[in-house]
Amino acid sequence: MSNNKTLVVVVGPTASGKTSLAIQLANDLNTEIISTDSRQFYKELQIGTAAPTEEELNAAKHHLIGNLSIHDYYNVSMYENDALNASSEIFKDHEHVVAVGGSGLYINALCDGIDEIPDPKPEVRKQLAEDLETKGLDYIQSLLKEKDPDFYKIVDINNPKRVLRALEVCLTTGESFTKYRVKNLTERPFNIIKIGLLWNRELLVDRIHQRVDIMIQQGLIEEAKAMHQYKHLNSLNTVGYKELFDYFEDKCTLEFAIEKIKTNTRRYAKRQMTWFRKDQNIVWFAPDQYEEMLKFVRQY
RNA sequence: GGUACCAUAGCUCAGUUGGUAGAGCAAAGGACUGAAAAUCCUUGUGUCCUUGGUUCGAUUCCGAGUGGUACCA
Repeated sequence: MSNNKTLVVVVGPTASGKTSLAIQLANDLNTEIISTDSRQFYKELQIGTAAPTEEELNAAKHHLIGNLSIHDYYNVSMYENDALNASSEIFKDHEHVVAVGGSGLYINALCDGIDEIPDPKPEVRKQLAEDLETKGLDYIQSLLKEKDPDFYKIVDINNPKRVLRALEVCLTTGESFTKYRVKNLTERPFNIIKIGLLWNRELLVDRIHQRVDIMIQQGLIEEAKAMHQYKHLNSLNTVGYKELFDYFEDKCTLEFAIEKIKTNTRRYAKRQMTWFRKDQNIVWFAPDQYEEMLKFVRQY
């Protein structure tokens, strides 16, 4: 498909400098930014998610940043919808859209689409969570074996989230999860190019540690404290918050909690790289190669 | 200065009744289509502080040295 509209996806691990790169690109391409970050949606979580600052938000128009509350239910499918709507709005009078963020699943949803699967009934989801709690993983595994033997064979069977997800679809629809999980890729009405920020591991680790220290200085503890009462929400199962909750509950010292944030951030960065390495469409650049990146992007 | 205890993986430590060693954490690799900053899987060779002795064989026992910790002066 030939097209003069292009989505420029900026990827990289956390703390790699994606936010400022995206702003530069958006300015040089005279366009706007869509977030692909599954935590910066939440308006209550700013410091801990390294969301763009007010200054950064003024430097380029951002979409899907701070557009949700931690209390909102949200998922990838809703995101796909929101992100496509935002991009088609921007494409109306721009040649490019810049997408930036570190959530691989959400990036894939925007670029390739995801299968249409009916939403699970809340009571089904609730019952399954209870079954897992009271009857154990063995039980829900055997239930999946019965409801969807094909998926049972290939699923990451020790991963409760995967097993529950498949089951909630089976029990809601009365059909197998496999039936819905066809993995059809969707062709988008725009070109997609992906550029990645490739850091030397040790340098990135230094940046992560420094950024955590800065977040603390900026008031992460206060921000997390205000969120403490909502710790059960999924949106708060987030690095930078959950560790501080332990500190608030006297389960560890502040120093320990901060170290733990650093460790968990390092591990998050590692998982992101595992995801991105698999994506052959990403063109990688060293962090200081801005001119090269811009030149590359301008070919499209 | 004296006495006691300790020295094993990046860290905290276990262990070998003498046959060259293993947990947790960290780290590395990976999976992942509606909770994804989530969730899950795999991976442990290291002068067992140095040196002399005993022994077929010492990381293990004995001596000395070095370093650390505690107590006594």
